[in-house]
Amino acid sequence: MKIEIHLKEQLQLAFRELYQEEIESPKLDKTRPEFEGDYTLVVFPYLRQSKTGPEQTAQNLGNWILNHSDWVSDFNVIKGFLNLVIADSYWTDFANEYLTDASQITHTADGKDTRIMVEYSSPNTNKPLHLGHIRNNLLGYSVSKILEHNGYEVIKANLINDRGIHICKSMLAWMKFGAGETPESSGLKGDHLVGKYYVAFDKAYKQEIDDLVASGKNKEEAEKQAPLLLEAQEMLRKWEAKDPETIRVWEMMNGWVYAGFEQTYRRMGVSFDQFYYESNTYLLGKDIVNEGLEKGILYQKEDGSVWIDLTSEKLDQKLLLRSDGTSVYMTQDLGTADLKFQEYQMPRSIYVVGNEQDYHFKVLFSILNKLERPYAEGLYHLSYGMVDLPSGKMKSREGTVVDADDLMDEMHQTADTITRELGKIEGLSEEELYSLFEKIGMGALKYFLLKVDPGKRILFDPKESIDFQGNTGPFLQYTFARINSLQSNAGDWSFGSYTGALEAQEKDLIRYLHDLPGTIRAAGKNYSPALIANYVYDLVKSYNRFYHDLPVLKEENAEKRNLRLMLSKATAEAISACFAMLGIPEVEKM
RNA sequence: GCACCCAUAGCUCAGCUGGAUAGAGCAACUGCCUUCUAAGCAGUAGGUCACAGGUUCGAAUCCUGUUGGGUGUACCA
Repeated sequence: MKIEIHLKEQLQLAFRELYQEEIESPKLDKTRPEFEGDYTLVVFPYLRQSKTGPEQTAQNLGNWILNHSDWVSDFNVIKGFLNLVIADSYWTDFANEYLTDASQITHTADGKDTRIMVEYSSPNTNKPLHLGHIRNNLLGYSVSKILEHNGYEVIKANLINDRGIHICKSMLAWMKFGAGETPESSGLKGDHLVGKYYVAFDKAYKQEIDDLVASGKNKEEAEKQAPLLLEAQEMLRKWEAKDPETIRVWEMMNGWVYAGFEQTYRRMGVSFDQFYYESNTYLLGKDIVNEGLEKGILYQKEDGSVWIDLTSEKLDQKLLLRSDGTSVYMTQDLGTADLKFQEYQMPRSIYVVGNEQDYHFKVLFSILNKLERPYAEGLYHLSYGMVDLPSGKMKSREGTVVDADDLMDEMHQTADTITRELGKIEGLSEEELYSLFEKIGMGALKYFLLKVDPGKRILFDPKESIDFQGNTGPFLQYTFARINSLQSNAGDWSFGSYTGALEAQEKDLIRYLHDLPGTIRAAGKNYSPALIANYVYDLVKSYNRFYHDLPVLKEENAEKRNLRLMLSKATAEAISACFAMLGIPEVEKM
């Protein structure tokens, strides 16, 4: 916080007085733990200004700053590194002022008055959610919460892909083979029931292709001529013509899926402020294409199809309207972008979509830029890596997916087993136990997925269960529960202020808490829950050392006892804020 | 073919705009529960940061090339 600004100003002043040189605000590093000090200046870049050797320069700067700043209590020089020691009084002042009410450090005002939309999840309604969707949902939700902690007004949006050929495939299979099966009659969750028919379609379709190939057709022809596919395409046409029976089945089956998704979302702990449905938006965007033609940004081929040429940006030529005048995915996305802006006038808009669509979003944003949309500058594709299995990519049609609901069940079950093994369940009712296992299981899963940098792919091995020890969600939850227990055993206490010396563990903990606002800011700027996850892990490690090495309740010096209780409380509040940003449930006792 | 992304310990990951001897967790091995929750703490061992050049006082980090892996490039969504 302000110490860094202060030190940078001091260093600039020092250069002015010592060397009559103006320098840019210097870069300060945290001093590595094996050296004494809090902040380090590397002096090599400044030798030209100082015109003396590195050690001498560091000595001079150190001496100057020691004489001019009350917050610097000592310094040492090792080679070209100037290590500055910050006085305990700075850290105790910080604790007295900010940690007594830690809500002061759990938010920033970076996004004050700025509205931002985060679109995430955006599922297809023909099959249940899998592990890849879980990553998307957790990322989108977490980024939303991080932005809220940075002061943004966030609109969480979900664009549901509820129409198209894939939906018709499920519908067709259900009509042919379903015998009127419903979620009620089958006992299956609605999205799983529909997914079952999506798989059934694919199986029957493949059989037809095989039969056609056996009768002498080549494979490509067979894929295009299989009767089931033709029927599905016919059904799509009927849907677009609003055929009542088709619409009825479509509404019914989508209804099943929504009920299933709703359950899964609730269990994951994610939510939305606005839903968009492609059945409402798929016709949008055509007038934008016309606008583009008028402005000369797009061009029309002889067959009537409309394209954009982005070869000058190292992108290709891209189709925006088919020769028969119907729209493609890109067309709808143009329309939906306008629609969102009309409704919310948000200057910034985030799309949480996997990196397989990097190209699509480059093109989309480029077009909107050329069309001079006022919101174009604020568009951002939060691209994340796929979740892969050891065997490779998950493929729903081939049954190699890790189902979201199944995985959550397994997490719950593992939490159950481990908790019972540890034998910490006395005095809890079955309901309380259920809720406890759920929190721990979800904590483990969410931390596992969110601690990885969004851009990187995640390898998930279903044979190895997600850990509950070490760098894991339950470890964080456990520390929170410990502090909780400490607080409830503490009796009455109050903290006014503290001015004495600090133990190393106390100071270390305060330094981590001191870093929280900067971390929240960085996580918001980079749209990265991983930064919060890594931070809270380091914080918790520091707290556990503190807790292990120093007595809190048993401390006899009342001032010290109150300080440590206050620091514990502040740590719990910091953890709580990080959990809120990651969507990890708090556990009071475990 | 072209474009984009990735490569760090046996495994899973950190390493901010270049800075000191590259850090955690898991797995392996050692200690620590008659004191506030041992899902914890402390320690040992484990590295040619894919490879080769280059820029720099200094490179896991920046540039170029090579290798290996992934993704995209449809009148699909």
